[in-house]
Amino acid sequence: MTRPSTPSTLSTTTLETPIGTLTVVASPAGVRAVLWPEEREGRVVLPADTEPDAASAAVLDRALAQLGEYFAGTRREFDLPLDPQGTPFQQGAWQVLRTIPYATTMSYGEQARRMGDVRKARAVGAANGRNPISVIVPCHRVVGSNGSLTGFAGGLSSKEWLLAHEQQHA
Amino acid sequence: MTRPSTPSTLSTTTLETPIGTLTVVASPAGVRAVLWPEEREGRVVLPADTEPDAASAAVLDRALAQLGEYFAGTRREFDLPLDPQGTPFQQGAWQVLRTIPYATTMSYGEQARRMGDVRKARAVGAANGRNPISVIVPCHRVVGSNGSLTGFAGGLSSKEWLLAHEQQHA
DNA sequence: CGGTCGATGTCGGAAAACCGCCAGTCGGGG
DNA sequence: CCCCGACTGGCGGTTTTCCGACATCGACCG
Repeated sequence: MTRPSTPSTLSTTTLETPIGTLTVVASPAGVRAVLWPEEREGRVVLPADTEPDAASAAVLDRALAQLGEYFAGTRREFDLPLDPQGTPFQQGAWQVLRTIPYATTMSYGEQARRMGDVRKARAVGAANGRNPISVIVPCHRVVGSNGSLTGFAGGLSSKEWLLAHEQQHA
Repeated sequence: MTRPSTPSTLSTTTLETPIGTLTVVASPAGVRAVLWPEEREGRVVLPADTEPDAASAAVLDRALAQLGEYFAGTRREFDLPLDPQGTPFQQGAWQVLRTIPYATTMSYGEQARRMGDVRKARAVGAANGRNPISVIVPCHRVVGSNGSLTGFAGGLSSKEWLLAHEQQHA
C-alpha cells in the first residue's frame, strides 16, 4: 500500500561556505534540504522535474541570503518556512532541535526527555542523523551527555567549526 | 517513512438491501467504499472528521439512488465517479472489474491475462478480495476457471444471490 | 578518567507468510 | 473410456514479522 510522495516542483542551488559547498533545496512550501557535499545522494529525492517555479525560487533566495549572514556571523536565528520530509517521530525530533538557542548545546538524552521519554535518546540520535536541513535546523548543537561530539553527518570537524563559530559570535 | 493519507472530508450512510445492510462512503471525488456488515472495520479509514461537505453528500445521494435501482432490478450499470484507495496494481485490477458486463462472469485467470500475465491470477484474487466498493465494482462477477465461486468478502451466499439476481434481470 | 556492559526506541530492508488461482497429473468410480 | 475430485508445484502482489544498525545513557569497575 505504498503511495507516491508529493510530486512538487523543486528549486536547487549550491552555496560556498568555510566548511564546504552546501546544496540547498527548496519546495514551494519551504526549505526542503541543506546538504553536505558527501550526502547529496540518497538523502533527499531530487526529481528531474525542472520547472523554475516562482514560489520555491523565492524561498531559495531567502535561504541563501540568511545562510550567508549566518556564516558571516551577523545572523543568529533563521526566519524561514521549512518543509522537511520524514516520519512523525523524526519531525518531532527536528522540531525540538529548532528550539535550541544559538551558541548553546543540549544532550541527546535531554532532547529525548523533551519528547516524553529519556529512553528515546538513541532513537533521537538516529533521527538527528537524518535531519535533511543542516545548519538551519541545528542538529550540530546536540552532543553526548558527557560533552563529546559523538557524530555528525557533515563530519565532526564541521560540527566543531560550527560550534566554535557560534561561540565566537555569541 | 510512513506518510499519512489524504485528509479529506467523508460522508457516510447505510442502505438496507436483500443481502444485508451496506455501508456507503463517499469523498468529494467519488464513491470511496461500499462495505458489507462484517467488514466495516479496518477496510477503509473513516476519519472522525465530520463536516457535512456538500460535494461528498451529493455523490452519496446519487450512489444510494443507483444502488436502490440496482437491487430493484431496474439498473444494470452504474454511472458514478469512484474514488477507491489502493496500490497501482489493485487499482488496475478494479479497473478491469468495471469492464465486466452485467450478468456475465469472468475467471481470475482471464482477468489476469487482461492485466498482462496469466500468472498474476493469484495476485488478482487477492486484489479483488480488497475491492472496497462492493456491488458497484462487480468483483462478484469473477469466479474460478472451473466455474466455482471460490470466495467473496460478503459471504459466498451473497455472491450467489447477486449473480442470480443479475441473471434474472438480464 | 576510560572502558565494558546492558537496556533502551525507531527505522529500513530482507524474508517469510498469506491469498477469493490455475494447469497438469493421477487414481478411482461409473 | 470418461469424468470428477484430490493433490501438486509454480506463480505475483501485499502484508507482516523480524533483525540489525544507530550521532545514547547510566552504572559499574579498575
